[in-house]
Amino acid sequence: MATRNTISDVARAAGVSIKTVSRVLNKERYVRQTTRDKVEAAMADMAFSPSIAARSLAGVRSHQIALIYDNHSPYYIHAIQEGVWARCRDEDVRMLAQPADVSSKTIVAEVGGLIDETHVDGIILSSPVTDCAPVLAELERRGIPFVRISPGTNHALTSSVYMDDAQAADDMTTHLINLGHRVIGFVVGHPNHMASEQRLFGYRRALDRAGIPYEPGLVHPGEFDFASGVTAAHSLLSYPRRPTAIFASNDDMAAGVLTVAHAKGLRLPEDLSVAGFDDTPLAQLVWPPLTTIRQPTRDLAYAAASLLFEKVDGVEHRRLQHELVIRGSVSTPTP
Amino acid sequence: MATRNTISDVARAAGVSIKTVSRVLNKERYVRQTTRDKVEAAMADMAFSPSIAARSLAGVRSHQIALIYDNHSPYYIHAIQEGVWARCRDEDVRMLAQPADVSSKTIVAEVGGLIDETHVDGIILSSPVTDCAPVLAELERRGIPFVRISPGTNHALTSSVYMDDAQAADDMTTHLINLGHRVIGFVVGHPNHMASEQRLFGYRRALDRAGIPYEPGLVHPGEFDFASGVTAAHSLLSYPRRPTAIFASNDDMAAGVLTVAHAKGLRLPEDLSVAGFDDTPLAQLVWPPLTTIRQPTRDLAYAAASLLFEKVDGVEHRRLQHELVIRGSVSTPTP
DNA sequence: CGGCAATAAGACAGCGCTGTCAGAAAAAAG
DNA sequence: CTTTTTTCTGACAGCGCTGTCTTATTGCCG
Repeated sequence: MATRNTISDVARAAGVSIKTVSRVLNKERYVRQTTRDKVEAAMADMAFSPSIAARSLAGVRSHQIALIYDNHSPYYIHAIQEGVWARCRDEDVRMLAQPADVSSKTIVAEVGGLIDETHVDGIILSSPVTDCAPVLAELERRGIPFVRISPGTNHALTSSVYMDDAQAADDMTTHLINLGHRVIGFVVGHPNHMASEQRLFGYRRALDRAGIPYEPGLVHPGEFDFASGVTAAHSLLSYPRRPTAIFASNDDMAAGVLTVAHAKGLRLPEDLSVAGFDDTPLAQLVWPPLTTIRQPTRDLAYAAASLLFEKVDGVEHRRLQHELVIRGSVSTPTP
Repeated sequence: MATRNTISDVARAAGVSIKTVSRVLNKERYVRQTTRDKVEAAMADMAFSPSIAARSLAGVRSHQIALIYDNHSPYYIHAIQEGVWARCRDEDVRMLAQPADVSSKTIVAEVGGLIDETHVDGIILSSPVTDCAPVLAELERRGIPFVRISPGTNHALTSSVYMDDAQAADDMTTHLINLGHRVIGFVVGHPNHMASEQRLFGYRRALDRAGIPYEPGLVHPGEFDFASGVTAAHSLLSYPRRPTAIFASNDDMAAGVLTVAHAKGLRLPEDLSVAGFDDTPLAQLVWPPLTTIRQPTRDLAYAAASLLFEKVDGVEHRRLQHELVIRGSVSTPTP
């Protein structure tokens, strides 16, 4: 087993000192172009990749960042990972994907341990870790840069990227109203996620604006999973003023509503319009395909990483645009 | 910003040498219990976490392994990550999740770079990277331990964990035959994935055993995604000998078949039985819920990591059991 | 109770880089 | 030309650990 290539090897091959190789590696100034070329040729020649361990130990940067997330849908996490990953790749930085459990008592110790063990240069938090106060406090205390993706609270505190959940829910509700729906059920999201509140707020705002009175019986709690969509649908569809449309706070729950509607023998979308939120691939894997809100999840993650790398002074927020995606699960109500 | 805690700090607090702290950290022999307790108390006291960078650099282990995967379904990747992660956590080892692109010409360089940069102690390959010959050769060349999850080729080469895809497809096909189906369509998986071949093989074996002649027109290629399920369904449902059941090589494609069937106004499962494979959450998010094969994905990943840590001499293979999951999308055919 | 193994703990070099400082070469200014 | 400034390159310490070697200390035997 051949021993590892080091910058000493590169230095020898290029006929320069190891410090010069280091300079090339870190794109520092004050290296003559011809020298730079020589070194880069030598590195390419021996397929040299510098040890992150040595760089972390010797220098002030580790060339690694961490992405911390909790139980969200696999699709969501996948999109987030992919977005952060893509941006890290541009920057020649490694991404450490780190699951966490916001309800665990040891979460602060785990995040702290992660930072100590890996020397990460920065952190990206995904919902619901974005709103885990002890974690935020710990990161502040350590003074490590971090960016939050779609945080629900303390918007002023730190940099973040987000979309306007309230406006999106408002858009969808308005869309339903414009089609003629007046009795619109709503399935709320998981109480841990701040977005849930925002979406409910948008639903109510749209009703208000249209002069439709808010009816608590038409709003059912949920937990962002299929099962709670099923439960909610059973409840909503047996409500005396039966809704002609149900707007679920995410696609999984909307799929649950669809399933119940099918089971009850309703024709879709004639007898019941169903709207989702997120535009996960699932939205097109159900029948009828879901009218939903496209969340720019991957782009949010990409933007979050950008924000981290740009190291803007102070706090910056970037809003990305959502999109109303119209498919077959919503139509005008039939009287 | 407080400076990092090191083993020197721990050593001072516990009144021992740094080497003794190192011994405790690495659970080495020859440390008196009372000493060990003292050191552990000191570590807990100052919430000490050792620097992976320093350990990698100084020692022969890095306490990190990498998981390399390519474009599989988010659900699959999520389950794999979660399984490997869980096992790593038991072992106090960090998992580096690394996407890759098997069709890229630079994949070998990327894997090599990963190893050089991170000093990982071992690697877990997930399909289809499991069957990327250049990568396998590079890993062999470097002599780095690795385990493959559900490899399609060269079973003898290295340790792996797997399930019997052929047997599973055979089981499903036999199930359909036992219910009375005689004209059974089959949607093949992505040609990159060796499992696709295995599943097709199992389908044919079951037909053979039942004395049903194989009919190429009933077999349609696919790519493991929803869209190819749709395409396949259109083709199969307009075949002269129209199938009474369609068995798709994964759930996403089965969902595509369901959608087409709905669109054609077929009653499900009376007019058409549809079977999937994998038992992703999607299987229960469609109507009717899919009869499918449960792949023990997470457990495969967990077992793969175990195999890596156990460092068995030579090659070992572990087979995990699949399960036929019966739901509403399959019934007896109506004449 | 001497003698020898087994057990326990420490001293110290060095892993592969980067930060700091110092010195040489080239360019600009006088 | 010499002096000053700017650009370029190298020597060397040290980051936080582990491997190796050495030096106690203990237990157990006859």
